[in-house]
Amino acid sequence: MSSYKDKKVISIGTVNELTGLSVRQIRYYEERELIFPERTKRGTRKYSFADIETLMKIADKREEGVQTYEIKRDMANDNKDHMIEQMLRGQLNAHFRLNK
Amino acid sequence: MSSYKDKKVISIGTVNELTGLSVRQIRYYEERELIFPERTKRGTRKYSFADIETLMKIADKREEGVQTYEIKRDMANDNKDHMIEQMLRGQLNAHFRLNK
DNA sequence: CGTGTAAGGAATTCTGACACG
DNA sequence: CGTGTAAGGAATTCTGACACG
Repeated sequence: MSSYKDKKVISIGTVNELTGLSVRQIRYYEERELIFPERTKRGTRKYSFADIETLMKIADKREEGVQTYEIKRDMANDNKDHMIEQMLRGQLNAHFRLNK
Repeated sequence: MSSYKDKKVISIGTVNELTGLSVRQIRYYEERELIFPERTKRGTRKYSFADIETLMKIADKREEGVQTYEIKRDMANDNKDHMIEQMLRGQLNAHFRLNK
């Protein structure tokens, strides 16, 4: 389930190259709690490929003029939707033994 | 086929943390042509998760006392085996239309 | 609100070399 | 052969702040 995609190993300069977003923007989106990089002992931010995909989506939304707090709200809702779906799926499977 | 696993985005310090190998060792294995990191414009080495797995294997071999040129030879052979298998599989499939 | 920039410091990475073995 | 280390320079990253709007 968690693999390379979620390992936080990419430094901010590389994220800048991969996403085209400025270092300032990347740090700002963290300040607004849209992304959550890890920190090395020294304090350097480390990002995952999943973070990079999130940043790409954020970039798109921003281009459409969507504000950061709205993006954050939407992402939270998307997450809820996903969790609810997972729980329902689990309940259904438990009930009908669809899996295994 | 190529995805996150092969993207060269990890700097040598992080590779050190992930593999336990010293920075000196990581650079040396490149000198011996066991691994091939990419370089950023500035010259910084960038590694993929695949490189990290290769380095882990190298570390195991080295612990067994295997020398770098032997490791290199073995890796080349493993690659040949893999290519031959792929070609045979392709020929067989073309002949018997096993796929799609 | 979102992003640019100059500021100063601390840690990273690079190469070539000497050392030991 | 494989790895450690000190050396000097160049680029990275960090934070807090001022700027514009």
